[in-house]
Amino acid sequence: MNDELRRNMPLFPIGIVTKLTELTPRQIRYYEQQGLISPERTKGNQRLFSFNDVDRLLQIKSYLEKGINIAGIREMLKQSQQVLEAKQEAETVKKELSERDLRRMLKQQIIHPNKRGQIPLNHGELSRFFRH
DNA sequence: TTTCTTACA
DNA sequence: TGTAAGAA
Repeated sequence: MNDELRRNMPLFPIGIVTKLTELTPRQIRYYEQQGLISPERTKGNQRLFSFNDVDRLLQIKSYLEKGINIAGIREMLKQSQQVLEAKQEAETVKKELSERDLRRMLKQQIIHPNKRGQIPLNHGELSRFFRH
């Protein structure tokens, strides 16, 4: 969960990226202009690319070699991004459901505490709550 | 030295 | 997309 943060860290100047991807600076700048990548900038206005940027450039390169145009690639990236957003949304929903279950169980404890003051949960409820 | 922007015999 | 020029 911390990996994404690292993968998005602005790390390499364009010179390194040209060696990593075998793309020319001209091509890389053009792809940025076309909205395919959005590298950060230093205070001196120099581009800094992240691991994700490099990966994306490699994807762009392979798509181009397969004959897909810029517009097509823009759509591909757009869709793959939507897939990621959908997955994140699914995770969010799961967590919200878990919290709702927790509130329900705590409410049960308050309304129907047992003699020993233990949380009235059985094994099934616990495993269901802590799953994931 | 490297990178940036802009322009095009 | 390549390349040149001038600035940072």
